Amino acid sequence: MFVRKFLLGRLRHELTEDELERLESAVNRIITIEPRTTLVDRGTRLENSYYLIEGTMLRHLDDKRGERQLVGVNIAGDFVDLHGYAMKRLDHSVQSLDRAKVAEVPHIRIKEMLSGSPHLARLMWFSTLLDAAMHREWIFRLGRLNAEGRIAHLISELIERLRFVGLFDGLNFPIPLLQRDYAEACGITPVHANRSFRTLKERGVLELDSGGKLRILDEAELKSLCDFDGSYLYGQGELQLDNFEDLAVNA
Amino acid sequence: MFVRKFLLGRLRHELTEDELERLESAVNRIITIEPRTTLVDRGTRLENSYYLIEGTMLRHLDDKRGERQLVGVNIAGDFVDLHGYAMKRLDHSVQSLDRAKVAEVPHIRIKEMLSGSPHLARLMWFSTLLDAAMHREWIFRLGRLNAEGRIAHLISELIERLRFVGLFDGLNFPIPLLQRDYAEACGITPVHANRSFRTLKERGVLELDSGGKLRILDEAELKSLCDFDGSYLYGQGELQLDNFEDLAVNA
DNA sequence: CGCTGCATTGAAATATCTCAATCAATGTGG
DNA sequence: CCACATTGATTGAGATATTTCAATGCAGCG
Repeated sequence: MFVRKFLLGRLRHELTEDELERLESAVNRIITIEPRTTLVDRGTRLENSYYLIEGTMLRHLDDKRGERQLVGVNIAGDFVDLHGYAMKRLDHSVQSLDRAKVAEVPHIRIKEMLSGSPHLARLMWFSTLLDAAMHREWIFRLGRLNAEGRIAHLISELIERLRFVGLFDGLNFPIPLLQRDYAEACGITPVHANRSFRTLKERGVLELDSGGKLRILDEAELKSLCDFDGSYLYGQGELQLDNFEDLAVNA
Repeated sequence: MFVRKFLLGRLRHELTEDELERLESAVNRIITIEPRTTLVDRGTRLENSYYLIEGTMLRHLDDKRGERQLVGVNIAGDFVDLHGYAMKRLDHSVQSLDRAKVAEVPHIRIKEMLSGSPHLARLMWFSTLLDAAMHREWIFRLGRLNAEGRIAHLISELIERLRFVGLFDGLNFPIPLLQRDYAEACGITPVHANRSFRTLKERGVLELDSGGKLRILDEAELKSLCDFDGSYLYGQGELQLDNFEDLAVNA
């Protein structure tokens, strides 16, 4: 049941079987996307949202000269454009990084789900709030950290998120971002990303091979390099959902 | 009726009198806050959310050394921490810039509103999605623009948002941000902010006097300096709410 | 009058970018 | 199997943007 990863690690009580059922049956079809393929284009009208079953998706804004700025990375268990349900057009584009598998959920079905299950409705809202919390941390990363810190911080975030859904083995980072992608996420040039990675490697923190194969050698050092504090991810730590279960819309 | 500014300029159909009534009656009390006073501290447990009636609030993250990174600026008509309703603890702090007036809305009342009016519920969700869209543009601003562009972009955004709620006269910018604040928002040092403002003044774009008194002399030039495209604000332009009215949760 | 908070300036240090070249791995067509 | 193109990684050197530090200016205010 591929929807099991939805908000996994973020909730005090996991989704009920009934809710998982509803979610999964809202799916229209499952699509496999080739690497580096655009799934949703900025500005186009949307009738569906997409839940990522497998693989990685990159969300980005483009400037006038076509330069990309990544604004988010999505992994299995994430909705990549749930806000498109309410906004109807995205202000940014979504593209696959690797070969990805997504579940297409028509907005009509989402509508049904929301009215049918207030609890699911709240969880969907919550999931967009998590996006916003991550955005804020990205702002912090770009505003306050240097190149090396930005890379370390990005990787640290992704490690934590991979852990939530059980996709990190402690060594091999399963998201094949290229140096170019790190550069586009961190607001630096690819050349400078390369130099920063070299430094990180020299410090014994990580190793990045061609093709985006990244190994995390010293996670503690990686996090301390950028003073990483993952509480904004609202996992089972300090800042958690807590009483979210109380917040019934129609309780 | 101070809630009239809520989402003003963003919706195809304005809130009904009944909805405005519900919103306003959810308010527990109105608080006046002195300048530079913290309203909500990162991490503390929340029982209320705050709607800004008058003045300006700054949302910020702090690093280990106490350096601030602004992640948002709120003006009249904004909820400053609506997401605190669902998250219970904020991942960032909220502080007044000037003397501000806020309406305190207990979460219990929000809960009632949500169950009582699906339409209001959707609007509240939408308002948090607008925050996220702005966050994304802030990421872009920090990642892709230089100091001058970042300042120009920030001011451009605020001008548009002030327009939505009828608070910009075309010349005098009513948000008394200091150079220090621009620096904290744009990820630059105050010294560099100062130099960037001088350049902007030399170009005849704007003038910033001591105490945050800013005059916009050439708005077109200001926006073209940073290729500003305000569609992410989801106003009455290209990217708009459109069929949002269809999206009834319990339609 | 003398704080105090903010703005402004200069000069040197540092971070990052730009441009241009090279390298290494991979895949393709002949 | 080779020649070649392609893609991403790496390096060097010089240019530019931004920071840092330290000093000065300036206005409101008790």
